[in-house]
Amino acid sequence: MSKFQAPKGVSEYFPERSKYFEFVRETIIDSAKLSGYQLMELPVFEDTELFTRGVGESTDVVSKEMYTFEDRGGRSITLRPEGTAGVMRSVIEHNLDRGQLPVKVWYSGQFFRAERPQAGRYRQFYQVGIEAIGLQDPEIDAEVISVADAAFKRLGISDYHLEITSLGDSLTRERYTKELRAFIATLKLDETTAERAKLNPLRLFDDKRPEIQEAMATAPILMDYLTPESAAHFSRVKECLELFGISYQVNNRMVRGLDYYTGTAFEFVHHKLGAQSGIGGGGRYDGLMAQLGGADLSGIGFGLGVDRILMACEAEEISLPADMTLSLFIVPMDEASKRQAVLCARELRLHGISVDVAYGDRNLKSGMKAADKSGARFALVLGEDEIASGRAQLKNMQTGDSFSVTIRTLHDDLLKVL
RNA sequence: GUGGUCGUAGCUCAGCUGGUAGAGCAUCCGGUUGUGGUCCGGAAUGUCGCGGGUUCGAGCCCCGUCGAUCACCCCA
Repeated sequence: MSKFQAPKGVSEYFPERSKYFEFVRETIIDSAKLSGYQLMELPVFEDTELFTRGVGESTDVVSKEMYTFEDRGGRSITLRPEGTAGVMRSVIEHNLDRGQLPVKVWYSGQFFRAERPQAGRYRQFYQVGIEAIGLQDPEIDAEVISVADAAFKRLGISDYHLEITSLGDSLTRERYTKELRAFIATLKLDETTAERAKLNPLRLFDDKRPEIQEAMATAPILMDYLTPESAAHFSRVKECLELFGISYQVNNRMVRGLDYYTGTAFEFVHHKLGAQSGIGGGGRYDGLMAQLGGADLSGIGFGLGVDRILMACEAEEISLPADMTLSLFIVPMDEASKRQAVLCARELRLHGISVDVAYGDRNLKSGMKAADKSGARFALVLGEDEIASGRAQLKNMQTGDSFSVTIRTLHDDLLKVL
């Protein structure tokens, strides 16, 4: 046992699993790029106030899950618990909101929430997100959803479903919440439940206890309060999803944990992940940018949990490709040939060919074993004879066949067979 | 933050009602001269998560602590 352990609740990826993590992340990013989203590289910490104002003071995320500390200059700093607020801040700060619209960006990286760890829930987790800013078309809502869905499909994930709803504009929400509070006031609730309802009445819809479910069955539904514009927008989003062949279920009791959502909201739920089953979610946030001091632009985006999506792949027993395989493994026989081997490796690498060498004074047999385990496609033994003649046997590790090559021009031969 | 379960070699785990640790896989070496994958033989490896306590004696019991896990809560 080592003296140091990773901090509580962080996920770490190392070989062999890290290559699958990388593949999942890259597949999602690729999906975003295929729709014209461009990279936004952002800090992992921000001014605390960005989150209290952006995400909302009353949310659990802000009120009890943030990693907040004072830096040496006495500023209050917070490790980002989500991505959208930071994107908005950067867009506003660099005047992207006053330039060409829309702004379509993606980001990826670590996020932090001080929660009790659990399978699929970490204090530091990895997310890939996209944001489309400055568009109100319902088609962009469908595009954002489709970017996530396409990523899942390209990974081969199938045991999940999409839930969508419309939360309406802020005015609608206000009116509805009032009604809902009035309804809840008529219920007999225990203290903690009442307290939760006070903070966010929508939460009661999510309560797992049957008696609460029953009581909430007759509660007013937000969908009934939508303005004609919101309702029309929502049905066009749905039409577009149908056009794409993306199935969904409308969940008009969906609860989102961040205050800024308006209009379309959605969530992808996987069926084999236990309690933490959300693999991605997002929605529209039409007032957020103005609230943070930028132009009054609407926006929509999502965050996908890479850790959980990898878990979903594993739960579905999807065999993910190991993208990077070594092309060549060189086995030197002695000190003199080792120098030749490393030189040869360096030159091949300059030609863009991946090469590793059997370091560590191994004998031929263990050197070949190392070559085998490296997964390299070819192996090359270098010894006295080879150095003297300038020729060596290039061995195909899959077929076992080998053929003679000139060491000096190895890259030509390799490029031909790779 | 609350509650349940768990913590033994790199990995997966065994260890009977307390008597100072074992298997499989992986690793390393070898099976006569310079070519891996199978097979066979051999070797190395643990302060039994950490700290206290009970006991003649603790991996097994008690307390604490750290971590994991599952659920609540919340969400990616």
